[in-house]
Amino acid sequence: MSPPVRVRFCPSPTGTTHVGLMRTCLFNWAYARHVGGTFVFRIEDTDAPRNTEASYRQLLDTMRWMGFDWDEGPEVGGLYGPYRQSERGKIYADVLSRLREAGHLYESFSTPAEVEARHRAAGRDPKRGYDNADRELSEQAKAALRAGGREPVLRLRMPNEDLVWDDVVRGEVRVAAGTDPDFVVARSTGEPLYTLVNPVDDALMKITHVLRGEDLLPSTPRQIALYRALMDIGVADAIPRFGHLPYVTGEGNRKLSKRDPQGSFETYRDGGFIAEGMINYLALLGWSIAPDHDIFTLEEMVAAFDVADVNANPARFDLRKCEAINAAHLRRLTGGDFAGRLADQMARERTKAGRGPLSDAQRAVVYAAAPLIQERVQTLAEGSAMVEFLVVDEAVFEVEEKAAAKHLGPDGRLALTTALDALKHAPQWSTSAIEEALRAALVEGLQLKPRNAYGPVRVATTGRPVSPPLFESLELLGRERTLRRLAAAVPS
RNA sequence: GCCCCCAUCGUCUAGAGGCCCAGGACGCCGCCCUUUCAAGGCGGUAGCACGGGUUCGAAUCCCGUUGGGGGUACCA
Repeated sequence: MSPPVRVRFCPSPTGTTHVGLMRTCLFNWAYARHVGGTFVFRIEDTDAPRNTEASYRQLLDTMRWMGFDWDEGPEVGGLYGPYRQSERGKIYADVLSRLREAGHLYESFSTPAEVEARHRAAGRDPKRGYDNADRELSEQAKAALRAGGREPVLRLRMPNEDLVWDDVVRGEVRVAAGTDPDFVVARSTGEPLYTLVNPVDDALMKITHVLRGEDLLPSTPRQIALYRALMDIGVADAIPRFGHLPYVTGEGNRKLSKRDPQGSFETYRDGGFIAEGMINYLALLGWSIAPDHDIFTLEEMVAAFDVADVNANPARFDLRKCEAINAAHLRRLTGGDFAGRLADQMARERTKAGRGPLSDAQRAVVYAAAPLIQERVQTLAEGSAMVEFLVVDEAVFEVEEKAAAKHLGPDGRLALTTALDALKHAPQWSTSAIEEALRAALVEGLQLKPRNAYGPVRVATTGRPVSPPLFESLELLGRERTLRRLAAAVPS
């Protein structure tokens, strides 16, 4: 019987979260939940200068926003903590010394320039990488180097045999003996490197499945070699299964990077995408739930997800499809839920813009308007823009220039003045009364086509050529503001 | 240079030898509905990179070519 599944997500808190990283997290999390395993969250912050506390906070916040709870990790603890590598220095120092004692590590003094010079002298490709030249340095030679002021790095002795593994998503991968040179596991200062720390923690935390980005595939042979050494000294029980998830690419098939604005996860959250939508879309990048549909919930994904079904080819991030999926999830929300999220989105936007929060009255208006737009928008930000005319301060309300040019020119004058008069005398201020008054005056009275009749009214009152349904919008706007905006829009 | 990965509509994918002259979704194009925009309904557009094998039979297996991507740090 195989041991219970333990997977991990181990980002380093540098810069902003990107979409490829969250996709990796989703697949790990969903797999753990699918098999009833354990999801470990670990922070890889050994490269101190590049890590920031802000980035760390954001990572946790984003995980929670997405609904990815962790069974072990920062703030929740666990049997194998601490879960921030910056707090595990002692552990690494200990492993390092045991590895050294057992002869798996050796001190290396060569500089890159010296290695390259040796390659050239021997007529080899100078770009070949380290040549393992320091493997058998005598104690005297090392002492001499030290006397010259040099401090060595520590390298792992690579085995002289092919390294093979059965990749969960790619099948058997084989790398010939001698392909990878002995690699550095600790700086000359003694600080451990990612190359050591990542497998050591996976071993210590009993990780059974390493599911990570394709970019790490070439480092797998080195990790397997390290794992063997760790097993030899009793730190590791077994070599985990590896599974390399395909890249998420952007324009031009390039791997999406953190710097790429399209790759920044926060951009989507700020832009009014909801977690349900992002999860669904991210899951589609390399996986599918069924041949005939692709809208699903996290729960449905968990029930169906197996890493073995992930396919190996890179996936391009397509904003259009992401929006469409998000829209589908927006429509699935209950009315109250949608309204609440819309109001929150607007509040966030206002805070960001340095304006005050939404008042209770404004919030109530947003709730009333929400049902009118729920199936008309793809993102909450779009929804926010669509109902903004209802909460905007009258002093700063303005009509979009392009819309004004198109609908509020001389041709719109008659429609506007007629509508103004009709609405001034509408018997009551309800959707149906408004509709009746406008239809009688504009469509029947002036014989205008609905398009030409309502266009100018819409633009004058909402400020935009696209809005929620007009009569409902005007009811929510109120007679006073409606009349004022219509009057202000009449061309002079 | 060397090593590795990948290859089905524009994009994401279904397809694990006959069910496929290849199915779904997004996009795009028509039409219906319609006060704008959506949603919804109906219809359409478009693909197995190429060349060899294996097989009665290949999108599916093997080899090669081409193309794309990644790795090759005292970063992670």
